[in-house]
Amino acid sequence: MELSHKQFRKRNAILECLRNTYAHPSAETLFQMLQEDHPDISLATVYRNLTLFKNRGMIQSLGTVNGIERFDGNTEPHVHFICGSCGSVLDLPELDIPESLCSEAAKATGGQVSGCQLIFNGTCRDCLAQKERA
Amino acid sequence: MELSHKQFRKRNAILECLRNTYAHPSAETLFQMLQEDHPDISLATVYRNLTLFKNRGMIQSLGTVNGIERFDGNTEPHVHFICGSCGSVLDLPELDIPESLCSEAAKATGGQVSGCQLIFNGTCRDCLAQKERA
DNA sequence: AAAATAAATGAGAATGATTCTCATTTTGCT
DNA sequence: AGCAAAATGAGAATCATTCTCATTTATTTT
Repeated sequence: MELSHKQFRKRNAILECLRNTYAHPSAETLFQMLQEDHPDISLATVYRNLTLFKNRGMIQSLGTVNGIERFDGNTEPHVHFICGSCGSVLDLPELDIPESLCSEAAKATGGQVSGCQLIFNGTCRDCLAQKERA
Repeated sequence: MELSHKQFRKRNAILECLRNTYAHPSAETLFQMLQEDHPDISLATVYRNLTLFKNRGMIQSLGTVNGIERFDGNTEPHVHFICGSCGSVLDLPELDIPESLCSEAAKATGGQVSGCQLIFNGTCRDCLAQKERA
């Protein structure tokens, strides 16, 4: 039952690539990032495996930015900032979502809470500077 | 420069319909909700005006649930719960996003924070009960 | 109040991200 | 090696959303 080193070569490449970036890429962007080292991976496979990882809780989806889904290889709960101008997604590791909120949420719904997302919207530093220049 | 009562009849109907529901509907659902009183409004107009309202900050988008964008006529910051099973979106008015988080976020990004969203994911009470029955 | 201009809309076509199909390839097991 | 199951590539299909443009409705001007 030993695993060959070949097992899930492409699948693992996709997961590793996502885990090694802070860019919170889309499927298409991830596909392009993979081109250099794995030009034989097709876009469909990227989509397929992202869906698989998502269903297994191995990655998280950040929802869509400008109609395109974005992914995060970091499943630890952490806060995000989305720039409405350039569409970039940034981590805000300095911030914490209070534990109390999660337990309150579970109580309030009467259902089962599996996770949460805190997302700030606005204009990132770069886009702000660019606007001031103009 | 007096406004006639006819001005923006359809536009206002769409906005009112969204403001009078807690269902956080999609464009399509809103379109169906409007059918009874305004069967002459086209789907394109619903989409068009939702985009307009969104750009003007008159409504907010909750992002997509199962690939479909959902809207909220309530622009006051409040917490949401999304059921991954049935796709329903609920308000959690009991919960508050601490003010401190928002100012921290502004500081952390170095950019400009215009808003935030706190969304809990899980299984709603109804879907939970349904699963237990099975 | 009509003419002229501007804004909003309906209907359906176009777009584009994502998913699906199916033939082929790769992998795991005996 | 041989077989069954899983994964993949390529491109077609799907479907939410946006766009086009002709028509309607509202506003301003004369």
